[in-house]
Amino acid sequence: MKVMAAENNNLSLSKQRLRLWLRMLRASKTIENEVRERLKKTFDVTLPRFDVLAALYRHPEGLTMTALSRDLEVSNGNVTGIVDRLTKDGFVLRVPIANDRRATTVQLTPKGKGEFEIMAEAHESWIDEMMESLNEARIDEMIAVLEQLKNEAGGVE
Amino acid sequence: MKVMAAENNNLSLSKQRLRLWLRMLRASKTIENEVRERLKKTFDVTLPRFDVLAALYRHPEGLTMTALSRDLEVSNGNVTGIVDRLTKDGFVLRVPIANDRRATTVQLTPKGKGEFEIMAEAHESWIDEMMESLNEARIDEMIAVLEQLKNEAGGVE
DNA sequence: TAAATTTATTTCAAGCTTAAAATATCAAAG
DNA sequence: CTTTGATATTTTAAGCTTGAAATAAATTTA
Repeated sequence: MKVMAAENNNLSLSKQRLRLWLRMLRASKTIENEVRERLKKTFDVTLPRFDVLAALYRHPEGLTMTALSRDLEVSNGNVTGIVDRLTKDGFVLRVPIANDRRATTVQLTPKGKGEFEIMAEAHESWIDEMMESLNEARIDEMIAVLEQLKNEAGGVE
Repeated sequence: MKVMAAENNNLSLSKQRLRLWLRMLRASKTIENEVRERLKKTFDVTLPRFDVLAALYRHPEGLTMTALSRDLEVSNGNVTGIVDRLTKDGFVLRVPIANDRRATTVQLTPKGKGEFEIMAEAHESWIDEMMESLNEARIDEMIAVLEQLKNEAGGVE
C-alpha cells in the first residue's frame, strides 16, 4: 500500500517535472524568438552572431575556439563558421597563440566591441521589458533554482 | 535624489532580469543538449522530429501545417521539411481536408504513435532524473512564473 | 461575378547546427 | 629521437531554421 502510494506520488511528480520542462522550453523559445526578430530588424544581426560577440565581450583577453564552443554550449564546428563570417565582416579577429600553433584566440575588433555595446544596451532593455512583471525576490528565487537545475542536468561529474 | 535612487534601482533590476534570462537560456540549453544526445543515441531520432511527433500525439485528430508551426513556434517552411522526412519514414501522414483544398492535416501513423510512446516514456524519465532536486512546491512556483513570462514576452495583444 | 485581399502551404537562398572524420600540433613515454 | 596518445581546429554531409518569395485556394468586396 505504501509502495503503491509512493509510486503514484513519483509518477505524478515526474509528470509535473516534465510539465515544468515544457513550460520552460516554451518561455525560452518565445523570448528567444522575440530577441532574434528584434536583433534582425534593428541591427541586421543574427542571434548566433550576437551570442558569439557577447561571449567575447565578457572575455576581452580573447577566447580560443574550444573555449568559445564550451561557453556557448555548441559544437566546435559550429563556432568555426560563425567566427569565419564575423571575421569577414570585421567584427572579430583570429589571433595566433605564441606557444601553441594549433590554437588561436578570437577577439573583438574595436568595431565589433563598439557595435556590440550598442546592441547589448538595446538587448538589455528588451529583456527588461519582457520580464517587467518579475520583482527582485522572484528573480533571485528563479536564478537559484535554475543554477541548481543546470548543475544537475549538465553532469558536473 | 529620489529620481536618482529610482534610476539606480531600475538599472540594477534590469541587469538582474538580464542575468535571469541568461541563466534560463543556459539551463534550457544544457537540458536540451542532453535530451538531443540521448534521443539520438537511444532512438536515432532528432529533437525536431521528436517535437513534431509530440505535438501530433497531443492532437490525435491531427494538425494543419500552420497549427503545427504555431504550436512549435517555428517557421512554416521549417515544418514542411520535417514533416516531409517524417512522412518518408512512415511516422506521419498528410491527410487532405474536405472543405479546403489549401490545407492538409498531419497525423501520426500507428507506427509513429507506437514509436513515440516508447520515446516519450524514456524522455519523461530523463527529465525526471535531470530535475530530481525539484519538489512539487518549487515546480508549481516555477511554472507560475514561466507562464506569466511567456504571456508577457509573447505579446498576447 | 470579377478583382482584391487573405490564408495555407511550399520553395528558395543563406545561414545555423550537429556528429564524425580529417588535419595539424603538442606532450609524454619508451 | 620517435612513436603514441591527447588536444585544437577545420571540414564534411545531412539536417534544421529563418525570412521572403512564389503558388494556390478561399474569402471579401465592389
